[in-house]
Amino acid sequence: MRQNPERRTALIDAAIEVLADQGARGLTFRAVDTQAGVPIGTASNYFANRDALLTQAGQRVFQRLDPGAEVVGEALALPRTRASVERLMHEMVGRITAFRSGFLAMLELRLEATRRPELAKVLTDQIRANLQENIDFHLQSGMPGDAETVVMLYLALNWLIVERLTLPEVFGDERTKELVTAAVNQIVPPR
Amino acid sequence: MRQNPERRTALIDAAIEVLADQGARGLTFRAVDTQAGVPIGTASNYFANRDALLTQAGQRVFQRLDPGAEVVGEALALPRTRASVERLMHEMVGRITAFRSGFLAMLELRLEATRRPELAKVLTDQIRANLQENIDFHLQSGMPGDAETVVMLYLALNWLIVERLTLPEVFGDERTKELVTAAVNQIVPPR
DNA sequence: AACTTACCACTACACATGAAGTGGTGTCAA
DNA sequence: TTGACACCACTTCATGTGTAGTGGTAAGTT
Repeated sequence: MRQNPERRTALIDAAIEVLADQGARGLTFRAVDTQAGVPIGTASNYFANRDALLTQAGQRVFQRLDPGAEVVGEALALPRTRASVERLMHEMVGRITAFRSGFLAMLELRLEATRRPELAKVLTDQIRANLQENIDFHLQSGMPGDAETVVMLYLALNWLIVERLTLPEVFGDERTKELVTAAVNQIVPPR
Repeated sequence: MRQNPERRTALIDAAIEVLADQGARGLTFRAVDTQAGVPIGTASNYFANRDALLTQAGQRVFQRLDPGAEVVGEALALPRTRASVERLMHEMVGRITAFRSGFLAMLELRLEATRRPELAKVLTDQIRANLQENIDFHLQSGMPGDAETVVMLYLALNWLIVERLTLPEVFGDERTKELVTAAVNQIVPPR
């Protein structure tokens, strides 16, 4: 169990790529080593077993998905209108879609959580916290819409991203943007 | 490449279970044989390769997810109100959630489609057709809401099911029902 | 300055698992 | 008898884990 924190992080990031590329079953120490460009055996020296790798990858995805402080700052400076909500949602969808491997890895982890109670627990906590943060932020920002609104947007936009990342031909690029807008318009109540 | 159609179907259904249980990488001929309770080598005799198994499993899920004619008939007999839409949505979520392995298998297939263009093509066609059917049915039924409404419900409810099937603790049983209702109320416009 | 200690990168290996594919045998029915 | 299929055995191959071991380096010690 080695210490070097940068290397450790690099390995976890490599694990995320492997998850997205090859699925949960493809996540082996060797695959991580190869992806990270380090000698075989390295990941094995850094993580006790696959479970550790899995759960740490799960936590790391959330860490990397967190919008920076600037984004949050900018958001709070926006006028409290539906148009702002729309803009924020476009930003969010764009940000998550851009971290393709992260989202796909998270889906793989969810599926894997089906077979690993421990992983399920970790992910559940993260998702709950994340959703609550979004709700709190939204309410605090004074934007139109209540907690239920946030949950609905969470549901609709998540599947939109699934569609976008797994079967991009179902909705094209343009249609995706339209749907983000449509979701906001339909779900956020008029003032 | 054997013919016996019942056995073939039984193998494909077994493949769906394997997909849900063990993931796409776990889908091997042997695993299918074991799941189906047939001798090792059987699946290998029925399918040329894993690709064939994968794509046929993908098609089969949709086939099994199709609501029966009675459900459709009943639906058309319902009054054209929001309450009816709600009822239909509850029915749909219930039906899909009940076919747990089918939905999970489909998610696995989506992820696998990321790496297999051929599979992606098959799934894209199926999803498109399925969504279009839903839209047509809805419009034809005279229920409140337009095509966009159907798409929004499709998006929101799909992720709700993901949540339900992969991390059931995030939203409990009760909360899930509430959210179906909330989705319909927020997305289907008042008359 | 030489020595020691601890950590770490890297290598190598022993052991285990699991799968594909093929070829062959038995069985039943036309 | 011939053909189609169920079933089984065996060979071959690929991949991964865990761990032990080697050598290098840097920091602190005497």
